Amino acid sequence: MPVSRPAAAVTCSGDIPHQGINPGGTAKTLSPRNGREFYLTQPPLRRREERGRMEEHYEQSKLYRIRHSAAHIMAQAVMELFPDGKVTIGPPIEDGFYYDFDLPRALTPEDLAGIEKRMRQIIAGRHQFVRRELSADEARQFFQDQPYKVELIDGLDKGGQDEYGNPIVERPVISTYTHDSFTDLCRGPHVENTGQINPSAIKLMSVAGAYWRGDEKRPMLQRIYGTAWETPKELEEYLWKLEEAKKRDHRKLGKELGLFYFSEDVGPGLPLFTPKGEMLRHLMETYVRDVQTRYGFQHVWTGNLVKEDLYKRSGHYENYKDAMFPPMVDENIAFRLKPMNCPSHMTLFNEMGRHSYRELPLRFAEFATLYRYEKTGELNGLTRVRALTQDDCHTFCTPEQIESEFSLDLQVIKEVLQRYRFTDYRVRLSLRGEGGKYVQDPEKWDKAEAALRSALQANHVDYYEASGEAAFYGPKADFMARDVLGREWQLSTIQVDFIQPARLGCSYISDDGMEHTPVVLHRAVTGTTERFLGVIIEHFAGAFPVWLSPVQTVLIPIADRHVEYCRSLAARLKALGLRVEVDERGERMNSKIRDAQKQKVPYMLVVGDQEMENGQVALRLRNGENPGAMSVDDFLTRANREIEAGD
RNA sequence: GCCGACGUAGCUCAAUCGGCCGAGCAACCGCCUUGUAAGUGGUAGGUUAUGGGUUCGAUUCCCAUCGUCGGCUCCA
Repeated sequence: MPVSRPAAAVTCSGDIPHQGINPGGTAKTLSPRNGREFYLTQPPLRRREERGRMEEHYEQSKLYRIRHSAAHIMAQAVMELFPDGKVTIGPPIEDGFYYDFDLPRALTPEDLAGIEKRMRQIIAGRHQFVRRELSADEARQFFQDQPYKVELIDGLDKGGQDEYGNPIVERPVISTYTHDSFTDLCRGPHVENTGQINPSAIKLMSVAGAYWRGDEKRPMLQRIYGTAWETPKELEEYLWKLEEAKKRDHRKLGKELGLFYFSEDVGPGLPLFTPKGEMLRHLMETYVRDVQTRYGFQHVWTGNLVKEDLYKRSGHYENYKDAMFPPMVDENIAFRLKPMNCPSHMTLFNEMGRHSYRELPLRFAEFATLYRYEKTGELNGLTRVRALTQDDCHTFCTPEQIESEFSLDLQVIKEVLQRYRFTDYRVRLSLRGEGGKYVQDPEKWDKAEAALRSALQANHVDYYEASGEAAFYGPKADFMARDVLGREWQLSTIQVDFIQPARLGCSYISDDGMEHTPVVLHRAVTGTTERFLGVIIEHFAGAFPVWLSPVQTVLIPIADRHVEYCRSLAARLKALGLRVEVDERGERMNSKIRDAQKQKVPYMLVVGDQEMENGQVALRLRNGENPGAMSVDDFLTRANREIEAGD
């Protein structure tokens, strides 16, 4: 059952940071995962603006000081254990803090218990946090045995980067904080003394590897994650939320509900879908397909294999060849499994002959399974796979049509997200920033950016702008939706593309009789079927809305003499389009109900002597509600109403 | 890919110091014919992920490989 949370507005005010850092508490594992972008994006820079906005409040908060101080206390405890260890950085993060160390040996879970115990002792000492400001040379002197700190000091000294790697404009004041026997390079702020941390509201969570400064070419450090709150109750709530997230884990539910499996025989990141799992995929794809058809999108099919050469021309090869499966070579021709659709759609556009401006916009939609060679360490259930089915669409249009086409995409996305009960979402509108990475055509940019803004406003979509976050080929809008646990997922995306159509020679004849290059909008609604399925399994905790449930109704005969009647009922319901099963096992009714409920089947229809006599069924719902006996027609009316309503 | 942990029956887990690998659920075969979250008896199920090493003897210790998990702010 969905966890209740305060009713969230459909949209939220654009200038209010949307608690990307959420002191109210969401799970550590719940940090937003970026969706796959389609296309030639630059490696995403840190979202400075976004970060800045959400951290403003957080950094002032008591919780921030508590966590920051807890990180120092933890560092002290670790350094007592490893006097020769090297400290690096230890910032507060969403829901807690971490500290990275370079230690002579790997930490074990037993170490964690010891460190946590020592932290409590230090806290009990009520040691003052003392700030001291010093010159860069003094700092270097003080931290001479701590090479990572010296590196940080050098960075600060020449105004390079802060601990997050952001450029620093002004040379900052260098300061240290000391409590008890431990001194750390730190700009603060901290609590006044260690006694202000509640020893029962902290917990060390895990050890993990982390590269120094996130750079895989630099040393691998050991990171300890911890969580800290103001009160034990908050800690408990946080841990409860983690438990809840664990219960909803789509990998666990996928197995329990028998939806999909991974097999070593087939390979990592290549999910196998059971009949129920495939039914879900089918329903999801059919739904989006129908919506798209209704909005004037046309469906195309461009296969799975493409000559490598095409990706050299489109520019993908250069940027993404590592993420493609290795080529299949036939004589002199190399083929690749298709990792994205755009070049294929544009090629199709070209092959269809000359295009008049009167044909535009032309909207090509495709559910194609793409193959991407994701690094093994990054595979993760259905949310990160190597075979992914994108609900991809490319709209070829004139520059003047950008606004109306973008608007159309917005409407499709709004409708689909609504259907899946994602009502709490916002849009990040990524615009061009300073610097030379962007396609040089200021006029096009200005027009496109204005068109996007205008369409977002006209459609009453809440959005915020992130300048400098656009792809080099054009602005884009990403939909970030919160699930019932408050976790944010990037789902839909719309991207304007000024460049690839030109690279692949797409053109149309305008009313001036001249050839022009169309603009292309790339768009995904649910992103990929696999990932979206993973997300909605967790969003619904496996209890899918009736329209989407792979099995909508289980008929439960009480005794063997009711089986025949159930079979005929099932046939009747099936003929009307319901997905029905009869539980003919020789089990007790109670046991059948239990199993159906565990499988989250929306309707259980119990049939015994009474029902058989009166031509009825006794309805029970998966939430335990028991509407009781009713005529088959009444049940059908109810079921159809709920299916129609998207319940 | 890198760091760390883990891999025992379909699932969830157990097995002392290195000494014949065990239980619940599921499956299968019976009995019961059931009224809103587990009726009952029995049967079967394993080269302990794979390959190698140490040892009289390896689920247990060592090495490699594969896979999974947590991270590494990472992705068209």
